Amino acid sequence: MRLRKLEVFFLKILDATLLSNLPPFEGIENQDLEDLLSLATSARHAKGQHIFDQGDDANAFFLLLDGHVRVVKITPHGEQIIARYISSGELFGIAQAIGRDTYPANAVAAVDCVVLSWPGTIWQQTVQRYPTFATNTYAMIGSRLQDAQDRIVEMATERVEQRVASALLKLANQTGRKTAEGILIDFPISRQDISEMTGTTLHTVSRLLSSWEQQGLVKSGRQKVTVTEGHRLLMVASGQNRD
Amino acid sequence: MRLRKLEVFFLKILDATLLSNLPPFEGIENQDLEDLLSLATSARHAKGQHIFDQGDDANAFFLLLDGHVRVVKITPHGEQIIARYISSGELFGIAQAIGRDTYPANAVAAVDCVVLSWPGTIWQQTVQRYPTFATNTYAMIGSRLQDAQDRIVEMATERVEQRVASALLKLANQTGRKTAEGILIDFPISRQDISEMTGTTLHTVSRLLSSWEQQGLVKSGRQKVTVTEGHRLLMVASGQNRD
DNA sequence: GAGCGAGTTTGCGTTTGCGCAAGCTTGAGG
DNA sequence: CCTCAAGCTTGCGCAAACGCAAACTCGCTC
Repeated sequence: MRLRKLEVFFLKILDATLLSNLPPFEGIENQDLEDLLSLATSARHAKGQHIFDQGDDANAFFLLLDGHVRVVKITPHGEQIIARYISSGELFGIAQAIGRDTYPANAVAAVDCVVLSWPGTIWQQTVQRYPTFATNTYAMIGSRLQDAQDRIVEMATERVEQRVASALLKLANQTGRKTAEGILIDFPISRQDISEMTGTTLHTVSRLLSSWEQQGLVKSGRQKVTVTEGHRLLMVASGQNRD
Repeated sequence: MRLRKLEVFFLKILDATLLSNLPPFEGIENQDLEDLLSLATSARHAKGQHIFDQGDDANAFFLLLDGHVRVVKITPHGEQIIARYISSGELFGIAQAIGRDTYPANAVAAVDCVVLSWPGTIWQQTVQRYPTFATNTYAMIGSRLQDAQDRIVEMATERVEQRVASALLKLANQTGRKTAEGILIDFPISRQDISEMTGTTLHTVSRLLSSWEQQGLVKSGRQKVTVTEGHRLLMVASGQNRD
């Protein structure tokens, strides 16, 4: 059961059509994609496995073909902060692009994953040879910078309640799957995970979810959250629910 | 008095040597620098003047020749957050580089400034023509992404006291000037500014500075902070000052 | 050199959210 | 089907930091 999704992938032939529809590779010729693909290695990572760790030599960059990857920073005191979730089709671990030679965070498979990787050494020649790839990639880094700045503003100005609501909405939009009850976040996520995304404690998240469940905004269970009333949750996120 | 620094600059001839020592332009031929310079416009901005505003069409990118620029984000509720300070020699407002067509923040002259600007339209051709410029620039964006991520971690895990101490140390390192009493932050900075960098209130910053002044870690006055005991302040920043 | 206003200090009450502790639930694996 | 540990809930007390208010101080301008 756990492996079904993976098997589907290994029945597929790894060919150019696999990449051609993904944003980073938009606008690149099929022949070039074949060439790129011939340099890549594919790998499966079981849920929980570390694809790379903070501080490791950055000798590869990655494309997530299937699954979800959690990007986690560790503080000197051992606390964890979730920097972002990677969805399928996204590049990650592109330390080369930003002039680093070690990875700045851990990448952990949130579910079983299929990942392509390229040797870091080909980064330079790749961006030079495919300008659209370079443009796409740098635009993506730009939007991650944006995200990060927005999150700083959020952390600086909003209360925990609002931040948790925003985080759930973002996840629901990004990776939500429509169900009978609402929008289900499509991978296992614990109270602890949510607290590490929002800079709070699992206790506070638990309390908030309980209270929202009573009010009918969400349904949640063990490592599972469904947003049932997005608009009302949005009001919480924007602070319009105060008396 | 206020204009003395500026005048020095306008006595200088704008020539390639002006750029050649700045990190973004490292490794570019003198002739190429002359060409670049011929496309640039120079301007003075008085203290407090807005060089561009959040949401404006991004039709230029900038190089700070002299002075200090504050990059400020405004929230929907009207609160301000200082994203960073730009020191002389740094590029800023490079929305093009990250695929944006409006500026994501305000840029305000923290003191009288001298600024070069180029039309945004030449960004693409510039990065293509000068690969080292592209590399330098993207490495810089990468380090800003890093900074932002680090700040998120800081906001999520550290108390106000630690964040304020870190912010002061960062400013002192970045733009500090050695004086008889210690390291003076080299531009006017108010309690309010510091609070907008650290996600707190001017009251709390004032209380912290008062207490640190009593303990001899800093000296501070109206829009002025001198770090006198960097190592002890560093202990505060890392949380080692608790009983 | 007098007056003004921006910037700063400080006290006090209040709120938010944390820390700790104890008990409960659930689902995966044997 | 049973077990058990990982994940979740909840109560209680407490500390950090905010919000508000009032007073003060310094440096700039006229």
